Amino acid sequence: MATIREVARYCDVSVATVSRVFNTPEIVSPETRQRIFDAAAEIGYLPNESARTLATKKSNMVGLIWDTDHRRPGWRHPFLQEILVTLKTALSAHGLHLLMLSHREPYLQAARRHNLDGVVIIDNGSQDPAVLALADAEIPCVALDLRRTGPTCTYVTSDNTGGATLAVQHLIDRGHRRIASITGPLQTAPAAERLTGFRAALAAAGLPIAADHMVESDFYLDGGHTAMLRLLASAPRPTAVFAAGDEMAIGAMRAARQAGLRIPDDIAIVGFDDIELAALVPPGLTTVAQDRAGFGTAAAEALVTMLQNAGQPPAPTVLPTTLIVRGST
Amino acid sequence: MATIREVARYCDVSVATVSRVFNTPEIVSPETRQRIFDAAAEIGYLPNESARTLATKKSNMVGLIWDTDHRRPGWRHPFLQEILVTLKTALSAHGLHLLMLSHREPYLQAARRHNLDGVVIIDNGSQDPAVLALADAEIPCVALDLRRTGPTCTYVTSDNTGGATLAVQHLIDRGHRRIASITGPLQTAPAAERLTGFRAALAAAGLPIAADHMVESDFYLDGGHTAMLRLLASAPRPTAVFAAGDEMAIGAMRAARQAGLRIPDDIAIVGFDDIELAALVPPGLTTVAQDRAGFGTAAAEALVTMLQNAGQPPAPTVLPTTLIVRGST
DNA sequence: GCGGCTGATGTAACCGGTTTCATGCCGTCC
DNA sequence: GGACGGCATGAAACCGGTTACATCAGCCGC
Repeated sequence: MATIREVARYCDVSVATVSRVFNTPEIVSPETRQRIFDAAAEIGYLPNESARTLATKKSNMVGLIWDTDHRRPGWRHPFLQEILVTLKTALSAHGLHLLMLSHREPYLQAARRHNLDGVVIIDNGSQDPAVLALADAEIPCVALDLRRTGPTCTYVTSDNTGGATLAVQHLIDRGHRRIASITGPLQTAPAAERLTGFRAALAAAGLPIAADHMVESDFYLDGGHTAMLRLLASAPRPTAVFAAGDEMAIGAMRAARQAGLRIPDDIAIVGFDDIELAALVPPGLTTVAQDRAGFGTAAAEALVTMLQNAGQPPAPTVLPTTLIVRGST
Repeated sequence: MATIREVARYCDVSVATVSRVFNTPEIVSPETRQRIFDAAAEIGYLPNESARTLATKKSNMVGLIWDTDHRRPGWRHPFLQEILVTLKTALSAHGLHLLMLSHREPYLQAARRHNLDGVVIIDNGSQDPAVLALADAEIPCVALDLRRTGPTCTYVTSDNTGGATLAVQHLIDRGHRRIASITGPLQTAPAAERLTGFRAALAAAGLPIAADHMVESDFYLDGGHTAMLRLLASAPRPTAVFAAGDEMAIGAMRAARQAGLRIPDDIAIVGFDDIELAALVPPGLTTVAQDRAGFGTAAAEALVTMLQNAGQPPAPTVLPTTLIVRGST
């Protein structure tokens, strides 16, 4: 690999000038600039990122944390792939790369060792202290689905409360009065917020909430199934169920069908997330869609803003949610 | 951030000794080692990775390339997430981090600039020249689902041919004689190999292949739907269909159902991949499962092998596939 | 008693960039 | 015609590590 000194020698200029050509080209004379530029292309010179990082203390890399909860190795984000793609695309437009951090080392430590410019956290509500330490440190970070702010920390999340309200309101509009809920793990922010929305909608309509019509589950298919069995055992039975995640909703649908109930006639079901499956499973799952692409782009924007003006972090982004009505209600 | 010189001064030793404590601890006397180690912990010293990389030319980072085809931004790998998780876990066990490369810059160039130790390629058959350049360069790389070898390049793939043979053999065993195929884009290796397996199974059974019973599609749901419509329009109609991907298979099932056909009585369908959906969509999709976790771990192992002994790259890994029989056949 | 070996540590060059500060040149203004 | 300002460039320190080589003490064998 050619070095900056070779280019300098080749062009009979100093290394400083070569460096300037690649960093502040406007301050070097057009002829010199062109000459150096051509020479660099000819001998295949590429600036060494490690050396640049060492000198500038900026690595142009941002850390990515997503599997923060080692207790649940199979944890799946409903649209992680979209987030990664959009995030990567948006960041690379600013010349930033994504470094996936492993939890074998404290995140903060890894971030410092690598001179990371910032960090993006995709949390699942595990309250991992290693993650929280990051949010409190000096390093710019933006959290997804984790409402955490700080002097260098902001977040992006969906309007979970509003979405849930929308869903439940829809059930009420359909004439339902006994509406149950299957929530996700309540220590996670999205689950808690969706429950809040559920409550708000019922309260606004003056409807009661039966204690045995609220069951906490785990966002997974089997969990939804089990939860539904419990709901079906209650008396009087709910006529509609709001499941705070589509996987759970689909599990619940199976349980209902196995119990001989027709959907939506005997029991209506609405989910949350609008996963691919929701449109495919008969009779189609009414659900609340999130702005999938919005997460990545908003996170990248927020991060870039923080990197440019080191002052206050930008305000949190709350992405809108929309109700998608299908056959299950 | 504390530097190595501060630790050295603090302990009244030379920086060389401190460096040795972190790299070759066995050659420094136990007392000194412990003293330095304690001091480092006390003043919060962390070795700067950029400086280490600069000096050693090893970055402990491996590049990850997956969206090689910019023409299909929404490209989805059926189990990208599993691959990422397992790959990351396996690599971090060796102290390696994963850097996601963007296609805004030639991959090879980015790899050199960052002193990447190696690269993992998740290809979708795009034949991207930037990817191929990587495989031909001096940098260790392992390709997934792309049969590419070289002096520093090996690959990991599923036994697509064998899996397809398994699937078609299964249809033949069920008594089918007119078996059609819906393939993926044939320029991708998995699609081509699955077609080979399809042909091999029919040939072994002495069955003919009708030209209008082989349609090329795109691995997506709608593509499978369209392909099935064409198959249903042929005469005589096939009694069974091998779709080279589950999404296509599910699209095909819908088309069949919409045409009033019963599955599996009127037409049998078998897919490939065993995506989550396969078990959920009634009556359950018979399919060929791949070793999802195997990709990541095998890739990591192959890469680490290449990093350790710089000689010949390890032989390619071909992961076994297994048939999973469900209601659709 | 001395040469030589071994093990622990220090010295200093080096990795490949960036950036401060100095220098020299030229045109301008009075 | 000389002071001055601005522009292009160069010299050299610096970023924070690694490592080849030198040094030195202590021990061994003869």
